[in-house]
Amino acid sequence: MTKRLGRGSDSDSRNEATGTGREPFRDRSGRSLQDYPRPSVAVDTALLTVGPSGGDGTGSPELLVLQVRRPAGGWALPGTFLHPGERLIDAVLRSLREKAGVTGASPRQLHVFDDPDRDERGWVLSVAHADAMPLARLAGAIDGDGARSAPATSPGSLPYDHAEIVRAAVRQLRHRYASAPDPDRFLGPSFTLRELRLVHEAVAGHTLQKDTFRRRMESALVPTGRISSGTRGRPAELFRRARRVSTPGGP
Amino acid sequence: MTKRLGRGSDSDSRNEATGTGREPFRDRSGRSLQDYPRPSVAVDTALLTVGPSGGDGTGSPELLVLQVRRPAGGWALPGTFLHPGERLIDAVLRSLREKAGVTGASPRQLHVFDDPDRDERGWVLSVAHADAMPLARLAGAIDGDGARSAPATSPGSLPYDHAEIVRAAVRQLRHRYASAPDPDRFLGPSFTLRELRLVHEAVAGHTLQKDTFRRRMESALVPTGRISSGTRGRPAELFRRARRVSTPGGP
DNA sequence: AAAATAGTGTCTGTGAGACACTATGTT
DNA sequence: AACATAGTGTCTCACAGACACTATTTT
Repeated sequence: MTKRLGRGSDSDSRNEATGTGREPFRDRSGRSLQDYPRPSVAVDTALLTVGPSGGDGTGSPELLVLQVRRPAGGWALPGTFLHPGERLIDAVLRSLREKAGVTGASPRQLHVFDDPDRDERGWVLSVAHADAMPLARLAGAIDGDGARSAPATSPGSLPYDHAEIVRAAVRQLRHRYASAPDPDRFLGPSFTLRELRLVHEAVAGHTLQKDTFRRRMESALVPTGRISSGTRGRPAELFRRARRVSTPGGP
Repeated sequence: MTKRLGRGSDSDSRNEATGTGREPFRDRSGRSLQDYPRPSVAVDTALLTVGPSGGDGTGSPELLVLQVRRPAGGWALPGTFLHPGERLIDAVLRSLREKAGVTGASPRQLHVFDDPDRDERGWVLSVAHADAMPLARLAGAIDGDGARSAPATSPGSLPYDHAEIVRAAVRQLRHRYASAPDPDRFLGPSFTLRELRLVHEAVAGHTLQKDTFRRRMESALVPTGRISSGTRGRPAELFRRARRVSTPGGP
């Protein structure tokens, strides 16, 4: 193996992406950065929520993913191209606002899809994002005909890597819900342990034992004095999320 | 809040980044994708390893990160610009090969850094990557003067977001080492439990109890019949990593 | 002999999982 | 009364953490 240290021997004399030179970048042929082909960069977002399963609204809550109608027909995750000078997160917020009327999201990056042939229109990288919010904040959009929610575990036919994005978003959501009570606030400020458990079952994709679940969550909950009413069976105490679970030295 | 469903009202009529139209993309002003400004895309990689601490080589192993010399002076993580039609992972492999003579890495994406002002040379996104490999595979590069290894928890002065990349890489490595014996093969095919523990201590950044560590790792190890020799104290049995820990239904 | 390392026995505490039981409301 | 739900008691199992002890080699 030939050792090649320091400056590379091809026309790319760059040493790190963050850039350090105050001087305008020129390679040995005198061309600047602007003379090389660059990819378009897009963002796509899997926005998850929980809502009643099926069309009847009777069953247990279910994990759903927001989809928007494509001009070409069919459905896809909301996305857009990154505009000049724009942050990725702002492009995501813009796509959610303009395509689905959704505001106030806090999307997180998932993965960059970079197959040069993944988009027929040209060289397009896509930075996948994920977020979750209560169904009520999507209801306005879904009532129209430009957006819908579909079961996240069987999202129907999605183009290209969108199904993979949804899977990664679900995986991340499950990881977050494994250690905290409803961190994405699908429920309001106070709730019974049954309501909390049904939400966590929707996220986990399977049922949870009520006694184990209660004992695991109780340390992260604060009892309000109040009692639920209007339901079948014995009324239950209402809880709210604890301010902060003390994790000294945590990230 | 104004509901805006379906097609957005600005010039960006794109509905998802993956692209579905067979027709060349044109917006309402008739411009194609090629007419919009696009960012340069770079990759930067934190390549971690474990090696003797300090210059003397006497102490316990320590977590190290590969750095390359910058033309402007100082040190940085290896990186390069993404070439047309190239995959991100291939750009990473190319930068490691040309800047540090390292081959055979399996980098994973960490995060996209997207501050429009992070690089004085222009609009540059950087996709941070991380990987780890045994020190022996870096030794050739580090022997030269174009590359060095530095303690990963105090990597010296690194430009821009490189320190953040190293922190994220260390976090990811610790998470992986918490559940498996030396998954990145810093050690050879067989090793004593002491050697394994010292490597895991280097990754974790603190000492581990030998009895607890042994009992936790034993289920993922297979005893070879052989016994270590040439060390102080009682010789120890040599183990190798188990083929696969059975995790039925796992990802 | 002293030091260094390998390997094991044992106790304690925590927490998940499972089963069963009591308590209190609605229909 | 029947049913649905809330909440708790209790047992078992697994495992981490900690301490102590024995075993075997080098120096």
